[in-house]
Formats: sequence, C-alpha cells, structure tokens
Amino acid sequence: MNAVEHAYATLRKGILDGTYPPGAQLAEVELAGHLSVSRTPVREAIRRLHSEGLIEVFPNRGAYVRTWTRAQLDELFSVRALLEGHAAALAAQHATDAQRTVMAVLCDDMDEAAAEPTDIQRVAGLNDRFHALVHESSANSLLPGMIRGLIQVPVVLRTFLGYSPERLRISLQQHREILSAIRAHDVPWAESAMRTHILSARHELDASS
Amino acid sequence: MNAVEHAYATLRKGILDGTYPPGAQLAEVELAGHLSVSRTPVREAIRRLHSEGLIEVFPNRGAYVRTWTRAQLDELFSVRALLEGHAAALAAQHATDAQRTVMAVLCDDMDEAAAEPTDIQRVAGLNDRFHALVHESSANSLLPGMIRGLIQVPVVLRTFLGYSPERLRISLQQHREILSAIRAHDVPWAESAMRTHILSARHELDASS
DNA sequence: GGAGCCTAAGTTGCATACAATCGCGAGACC
DNA sequence: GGTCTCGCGATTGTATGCAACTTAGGCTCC
Repeated sequence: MNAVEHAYATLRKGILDGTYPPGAQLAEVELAGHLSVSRTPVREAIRRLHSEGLIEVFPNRGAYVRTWTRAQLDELFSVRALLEGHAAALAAQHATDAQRTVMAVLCDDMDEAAAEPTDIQRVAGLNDRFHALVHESSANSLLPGMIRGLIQVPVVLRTFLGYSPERLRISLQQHREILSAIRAHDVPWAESAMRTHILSARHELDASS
Repeated sequence: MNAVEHAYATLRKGILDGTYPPGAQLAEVELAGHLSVSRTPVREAIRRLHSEGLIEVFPNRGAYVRTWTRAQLDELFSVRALLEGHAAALAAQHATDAQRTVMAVLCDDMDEAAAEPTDIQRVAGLNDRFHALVHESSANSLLPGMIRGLIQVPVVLRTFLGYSPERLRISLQQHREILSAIRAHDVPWAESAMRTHILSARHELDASS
C-alpha cells in the first residue's frame, strides 16, 4: 500500500475508534514518526480527511479532530434522511435482481449476528454494507460519494453500538421493510421507509444523551 | 496570499473559464512553472480540486479535468433540486429580516443588470450570491458546503450564460417567487419554488444540446 | 509479420531541508 | 501590578532532490 493510503486509513481508523478523540491535535511530525512515513503523505491524508469533514484545519496552527454539537448532528441526520431516502427511491426503480438478492442475504446475516450479543461489531459492518448497497443500487454516480461523507462521522457509526436488543430488532425490521419496498418497485414507499429508518435513529441519538 | 491558495484559485478559475478544458491533463511540473511555485502546493491544490469533484486523479498517472456526461449532469441537477429545495424550506423558517432584505436587493440588482445584455456575467455573479444567501439562511451548517460542491461544476455555471432574454426573465421571476415564499414563511411553497427553479434549469440544459 | 520484452523518457510519489508563521513567556516599561 | 513588546520554541508551509511507477518506442525472437 502506498504511504498516503496507509496514513489516511490509519488516521481515519484512529479517529473513528477514539484513538484520536474529538478536539485532539494531529501534529504532522508526531504522526509521521508514528506511521513511519514522512510528513508529506501525512499532510495529504490530513487534507483529505479535512475535505471529508472529519477534521478541522487552522492555517499555520494545525489540524484537530472535529467536534460535533448536538445541533450539527441533528442537521446531519436530516440531510442524511433526505439523501438516503432519495437513494432508496431510485433503488426501487433501478436495483437489479442480483442486488436485491444480496440485500436479502445481508438482512438474514444481520438477524443471525444480532442473536449473538457479542457480534454487535459484525452487525454494524453488515449494516454499512446494506446501506452502501442501497446507495449503489440507485444507479446514481453522485449519491454514494455524497452520503459516504455524511455517515462516516464517528458518532453516527457508534450510534449502532449503543442499541438495546429491542431497539436493534426494530432497526433490522426497518431494513426488511426497505427491502420489501425496493422489491415491490414502490418508489414512495421505499423513500419513506428509508427516511423513517434514519430519522428513527436520530431520535434514538437524541434520547440517549 | 499563500502558495496553495494561489494555485487553487488560479487552477479553479482556469478550469471554469475553459483555459483547462475537460479531459486536459494537469501536469504538476508544468503548472508549477506557470504559477511560479513548487510542485508541493500544486499537488495540494490538485488534491483539493479532486475532493471537490472538479478533476479526476489516476494514481501515478496524473490529474485530468473532469468530464461530465449528460446522465451525470441530470443526476447532479436532481440532487441539487433536493438539497437546494431543503435549504429553501429551512430558509423559510429561519431567515432573518436582514437576510430577506438582502435577497430583495439582489433580485432588484439582477433585474437591473439583466436589462443590459452585456452584463450577463454580473447577473451570474448576483445569481450565485442569491443562492448562497438562501443556503446561508437555512441556518444549517452542512448544507452550504454540500451544495457548493455541486454548483461549481463548469457546465452548471455556464448554463446561465446561454439563456435567452426571455428565459432569463423567467429565471429572475422564479427568484422573486422563492423570495415571496421565504418572506411568507411558507415552508412547502419555498421548497417547491426552489425545486421548480432548479429542475427548470435542468430542462433548459437538456433542450439546448 | 506479429507478439512480447526491454529500455528510456517523463511523470508522479515520497523524503528531507529550509523558510515563514504563530503562540507563549520573560522582561521592561508605564 | 498590569500591559506591552520582543524573542524563542514549536509547528506548519514550501522547495527541491531522489525513488518508483507508467507508458511508449524499438528491438528481438518466434
């Protein structure tokens, strides 16, 4: 793997898993030493993470892990509901049979993984793949990239981990409903089901703090 | 101005005004010489433009001005209608009196500038400011940045320049309607008027080719 | 004659050295 | 005692040199 990719992946992972908590400074020389690369690829990785909104950059003063306010997270979920709803609507029109089949398999796998309380991490991974597949099925070349920039925010990813078994069951049921709508080629239903799914998660976030 | 900013601004301008046409290669050494800076800031500017979707980067093979297909432009306008419509809806709820006043002034200025056929460029500038103000008035910290990434595509910017006097009049009238809706705090009206404005522009683009 | 390889030129990727800028603290002055 | 200023340490910003990769051309071999 090339140096930039290595630095980018490691930094991103560190931000998401809390190694670099919100507000922490990302000093170039320190990171370069830690990653065994020079400052150049570190700088490039930092700029890339900045463009994705994961970190803030102050000219001549360094880069810091971005902090999110409650209000910003609410805005984020609103926009996400808008875009993911649109993606689901398009998926209801354009998803291929193969894509529908994989969605069903992912739903089954999630049910299975959810039965084991220790597999939460695995459920989260399958959840990501399910959503990514819906975006991809929209046959729109812009949406996946735009949504990806939204859902990688740490808090969004961690939302899933705090779910109760009951709440998790509801979330998986919502996936089933989205899939049903896409299978039925029912555009408004798909859009609405996805919006419900996202806004429901936002409510959970608000309630849990 | 620092070197990166200089390189970024110059490159971006060159891409938008056609100095670097779609598909053209952006060689680092050549640009560095032309801009009187080293390759380092040029590289950073290129990466930034890449993250904004204006150029494509192939690892080890260079950067090229992005080309847009008809289908991608259609998708772009669809997403834009979605996001700008949402922004208008929020603006109807949150715009301040001062912001509404400036919107009205911008509409007046556009009418004035549109009377002179030579001032098309000025109309385009005022149009940008009007839309940016609506985004800002949404009181949402994510939307302006996301929409900005969409509307800076060369073809989108140039759409305006090809308008007939009659078509231009319609566009300005649509601005007035959006403003009326925002003034009336009528959320669905504002969203709908903005969507109409964007999708109408998309139709114009389709028809003119 | 055609396919494959090999070499060389040109480009990007990365490392390192130097320059510019910022922030903080010590000191002087009011 | 408080405030302003100067200077130093630390960090980012930029330039340049070398390494690695890609590609195109010509050559050899089949």
